[in-house]
Amino acid sequence: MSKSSQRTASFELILETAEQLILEKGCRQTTLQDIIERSGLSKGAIYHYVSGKDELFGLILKSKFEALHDRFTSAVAETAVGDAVPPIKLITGGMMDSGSVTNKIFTYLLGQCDNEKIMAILRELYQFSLKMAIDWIETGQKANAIPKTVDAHKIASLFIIFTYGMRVHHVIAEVGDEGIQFDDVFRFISGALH
Amino acid sequence: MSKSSQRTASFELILETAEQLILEKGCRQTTLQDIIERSGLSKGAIYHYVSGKDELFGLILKSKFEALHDRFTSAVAETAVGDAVPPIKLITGGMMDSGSVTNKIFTYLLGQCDNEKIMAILRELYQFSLKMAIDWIETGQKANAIPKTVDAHKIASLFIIFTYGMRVHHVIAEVGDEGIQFDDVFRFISGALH
Amino acid sequence: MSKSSQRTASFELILETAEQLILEKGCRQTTLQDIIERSGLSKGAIYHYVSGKDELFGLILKSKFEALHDRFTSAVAETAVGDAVPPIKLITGGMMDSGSVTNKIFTYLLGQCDNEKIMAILRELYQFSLKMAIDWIETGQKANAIPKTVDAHKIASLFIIFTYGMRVHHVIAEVGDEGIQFDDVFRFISGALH
Amino acid sequence: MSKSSQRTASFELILETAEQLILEKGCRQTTLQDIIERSGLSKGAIYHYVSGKDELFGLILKSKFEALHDRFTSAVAETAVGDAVPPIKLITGGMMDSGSVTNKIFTYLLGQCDNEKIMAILRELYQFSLKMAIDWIETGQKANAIPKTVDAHKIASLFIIFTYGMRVHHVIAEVGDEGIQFDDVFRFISGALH
DNA sequence: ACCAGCGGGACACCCCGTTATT
DNA sequence: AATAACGGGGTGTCCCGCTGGT
Repeated sequence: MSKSSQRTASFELILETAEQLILEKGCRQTTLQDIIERSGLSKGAIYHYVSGKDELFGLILKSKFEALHDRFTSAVAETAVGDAVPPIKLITGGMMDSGSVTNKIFTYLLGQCDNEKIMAILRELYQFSLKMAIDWIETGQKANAIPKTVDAHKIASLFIIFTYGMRVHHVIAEVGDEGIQFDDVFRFISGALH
Repeated sequence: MSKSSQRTASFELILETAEQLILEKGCRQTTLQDIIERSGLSKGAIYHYVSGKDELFGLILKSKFEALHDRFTSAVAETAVGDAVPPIKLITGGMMDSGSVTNKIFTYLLGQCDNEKIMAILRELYQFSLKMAIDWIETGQKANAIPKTVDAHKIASLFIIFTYGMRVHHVIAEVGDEGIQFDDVFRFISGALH
Repeated sequence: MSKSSQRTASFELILETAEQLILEKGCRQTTLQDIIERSGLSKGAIYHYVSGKDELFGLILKSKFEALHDRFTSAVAETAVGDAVPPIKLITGGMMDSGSVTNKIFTYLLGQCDNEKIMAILRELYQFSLKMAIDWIETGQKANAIPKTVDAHKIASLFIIFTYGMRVHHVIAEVGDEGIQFDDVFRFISGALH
Repeated sequence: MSKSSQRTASFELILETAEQLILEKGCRQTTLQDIIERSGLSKGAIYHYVSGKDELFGLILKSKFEALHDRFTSAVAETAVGDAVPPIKLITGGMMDSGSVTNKIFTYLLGQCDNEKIMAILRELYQFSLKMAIDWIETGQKANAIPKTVDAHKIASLFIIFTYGMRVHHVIAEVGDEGIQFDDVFRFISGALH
């Protein structure tokens, strides 16, 4: 756990129940009433922990990102010199498959782009991902796996943007669209690195 | 106008009013009541033309795409042989700056990904964009501006995905983030074409 | 056909479509929109013939009663002297089984008892049924099948009231309630006739 | 009060306001808006207590029946041996005159016979009335006021059906129809008891 | 601190009936 | 005769603040 420790059982219950419901019915269709009924808690209890539905969803998204970050850090540490594949696989993989909940929430919050509080969360997540990507590229450069000529910051940006695109595409294309495979993406990014 | 001609004045008014309001307050904050008040029409009148708020927004998005398509087709026709720049500029440009309304609606609808009707619209738009991109690449290949070795379909897919990413990034980064410029994108894509 | 001739094809179509829909989804759930969609006609067409949904339903009910009356008249005419059974069977039977549409509409209109136009239809139907019952009793008295001491008007009233009760009971008890059989009703009424 | 005690003041207010309005304008014409305006409560408050207009009306009807039941039980207990008149008078009377609200709601709900929830209420009320009638007949039999040969269950059924008929007749005939008097009904039922 | 229920207001959707038009 | 455009009102649902209890 990165930070945000000290979560009570009730708070955890709220988060898990919400996540479960999002998976089943989607973000918008998940109402506070649903969460109340399934968790057995009261309305007041939820509002004691979060300031509303949107923030609740934002919090779930954040926790997912933190988990991803932990896994990423471990992967980088354990990776043999010169092997850049595992981290990138983790990043892209983490965005494509785990997808479901993360993606559902991400796209849902994107729709609230006029709500400053929501945007703050999304921006924070952006900075967070960006930093992860830069770390990874610079690590690769130190290990001579990535040419030192590439601008780590710029490529990281492009990479994150592309990742966003993958999320969206995943939502729209849904199952059965074999148009794009992981290999294509990998080649595309590898090309961009040189 | 591509198709869907014969729109009555009232219908146009609804569309325009909605667009205006979206620009001012965002999709979610724009209520039917707002549209009613500003347009001077009644609730019944609106539901006479569209089946709900989401469809209304979808229709606006669609009309924007159709307009873009028209402009694209003209650009391709008028372009001198071998010059692939104008169309690509139009496409990427059309997605980045006009942005605002289109982007707001796009991300808003993305948040309703559990609603099949909405997804149908989004998917239709995807096919539509994809076709445009393929057309453009194949035209470029015929004019020897793009190597014949590239897989038009695959590159078009990647391109669209990247475009999605740009949309999302645009929403999140908002003004003042100079991380990524048009030139970077252009170089990125050009690189991918070889 | 008693009266109300000169029905156009469109009018008949409206009536039939409505009846069909009532059978499928009930009176309240049947909307004008449903009728419009299934019949292929427009809203204006319907309002050209009837003054609203309630009157439309009233008209269907009325036509059913007229058909019943025709059958009743024939039955009385064909009945051998002294045999009072067929008519009564027809009347009670006609109210219990045919039920479905007639009953659905009857109970539905009953709920609009604050609408004078609806009440007028219902009252007309009442007078109509009452007359039928009186005719039948007097015919029976002339044939010495029913004692001349009974007050035809009073008994007819009671009979109609009882019929109403049967309608309601039929709606509430629905299938599978064997509490009351046709024989019980018959004995009850026969008893009242003496 | 039989059960369902502990009603809050707000809930009582809703019930009473609704009853008042039904009396004034009829069931269908009584809108939630009316109830909101007159009671001073909000829509949220109403939906906090009941799940909709129909259930609200059903609840009023139910409370009336419970009150009637209480009065009936008292009347039976206080009745001198062999005197079967007061209870029957109470029952028939309770259905004919108090009528208004009870009747309006009853016929209104009858019109929703395609709604299972409504039918459940109506069926419950039917069982409830039936039991009351059976109790009364059996009490009468024990006191030798009613012959022991009559089938209490069957007669009770017929009686309830007849009561339904009276309700309907009351709605349709309305004031001024002297066709049927209380005495006629009483004689009719008494006859059936022998 | 944590919880529970009451209550408020806003919104989307639906549906009936009317008017203008052809 | 028939259609399409339009107006307006009603219902159900939802998010959330508030108050009092533990």
